Amino acid sequence: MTEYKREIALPSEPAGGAEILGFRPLYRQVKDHFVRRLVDGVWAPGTALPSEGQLAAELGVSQGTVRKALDELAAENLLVRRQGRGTFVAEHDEQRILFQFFKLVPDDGAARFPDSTVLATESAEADPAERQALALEVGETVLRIRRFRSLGDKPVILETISLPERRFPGLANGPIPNNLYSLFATRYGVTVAHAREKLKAVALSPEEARRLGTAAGTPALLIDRLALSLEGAPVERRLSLCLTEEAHYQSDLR
Amino acid sequence: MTEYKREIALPSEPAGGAEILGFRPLYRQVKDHFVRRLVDGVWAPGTALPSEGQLAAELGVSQGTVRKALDELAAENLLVRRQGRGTFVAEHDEQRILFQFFKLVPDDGAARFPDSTVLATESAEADPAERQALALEVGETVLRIRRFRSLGDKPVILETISLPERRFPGLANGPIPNNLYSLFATRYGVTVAHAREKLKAVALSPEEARRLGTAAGTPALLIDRLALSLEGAPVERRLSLCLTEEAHYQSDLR
DNA sequence: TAGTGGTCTAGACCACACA
DNA sequence: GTGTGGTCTAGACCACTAA
Repeated sequence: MTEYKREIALPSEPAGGAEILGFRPLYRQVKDHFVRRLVDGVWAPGTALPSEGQLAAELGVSQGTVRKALDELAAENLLVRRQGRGTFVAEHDEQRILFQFFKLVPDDGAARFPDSTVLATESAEADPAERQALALEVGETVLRIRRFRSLGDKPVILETISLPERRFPGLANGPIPNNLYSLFATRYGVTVAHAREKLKAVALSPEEARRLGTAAGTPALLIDRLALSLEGAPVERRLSLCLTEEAHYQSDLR
Repeated sequence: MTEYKREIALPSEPAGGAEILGFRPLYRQVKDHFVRRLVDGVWAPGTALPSEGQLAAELGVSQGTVRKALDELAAENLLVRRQGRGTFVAEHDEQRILFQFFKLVPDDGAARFPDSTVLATESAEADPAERQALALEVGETVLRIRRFRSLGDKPVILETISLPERRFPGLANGPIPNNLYSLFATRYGVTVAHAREKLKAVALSPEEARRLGTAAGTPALLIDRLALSLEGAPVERRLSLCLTEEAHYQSDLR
């Protein structure tokens, strides 16, 4: 193991790949290998990884190289490292979602996980916007979930979720849980790794206003979210209309 | 240098500090020391730092420890590292602002740095909201700048900037540049390191609508930004009203 | 060719959690 | 006490940049 520019022996590392892609450091290969294990469900959410030393021995690299790969995955919120305890696969529990994916917080008080009430679900052919967002072919179907969500008593969010039916067969058969991403992970092995949101200010239609218990024309925050899997594939599109009289969208620029 | 739990010899590192604050690793002390140099302007924006080896020798620590400190500062966008060239202090050029602080992008095309037209400036006693945001005492004054900004031809942002006059004396005497943060850095030695934004959807007042060339009641995105310095002190409060018919606020959740 | 940051290794020791 | 991640070191070599 004195050779520097090399590839570790793994099925996902075709020889010569480094030549095509340019220089690819060892810790990155190790990292990609670990991502593969996450994608394939070899390492399931909540479980503990082998120790750094074990992983290093297994792959034939130094502990420092394993460490760098694990550190990056932890920085991406895919793993959680706890000194003295071990390294764990991140779960989509409410705490993580609140921290990572839910940016609408009450003007006073702290962030809370909102309750959900499903209004309707339907299966339909994807419209052009859905096809574009979810990278679907013409004719493919989506499952649409329409629900409102409340912080405290008041409904503050009205959202329409579009899911590629091919990826989530039979999802509408059972009840729709409040925490969808957790369901994606446990039932379909799909991990939502990150998301892209586009925000606009819009006026509520009469129907939307009625659902949210307010007046038509009220300004609302429209959040167009595209959730991406570990592999970077689009998994969910979510249009959320949010009332912002007593809450705001928090964004930290670092 | 075999002792582990220790403090490097620096004026900013009072002996016993580690006891009060709990364990504080060496690389963190080194990092804080570097931040001090940035705050004090010893390392000015755009300049090159000494090499890792030089810094390590100077501080009496290993190169790896210096490296870890520099890596974290680079991750926070305070430094820029370039292989083969060196490590540089980040500047507030338009590219960085666009990337780090300006999240309103056209629905088509890519992000652009918007032009600005100053409508008015005034010096006044801080109102309660300004005092709260900027941590000012009763009676302290702020400089308010009101301007609109355009992407292409159309005015899309109407914003009111509040600055603590004590920190930026004489700012209103000269012309107000488009890129304020660059001015803060070069003329006042104040680096805006990050910012917190709170977004709401609101309806435009008749006056606001007139300024933006649209109808009263039009929904707009209200961005309430608080910019923080390297030390974490509030430096600027900015209220921006944004038209989002042809643009959106982009937020990436990782 | 010289100098810089980037990677990799091996080994020691520290802080922390848990049984 | 044992095992985990976290820190620190020293040294070698690689990749990149510019003179």
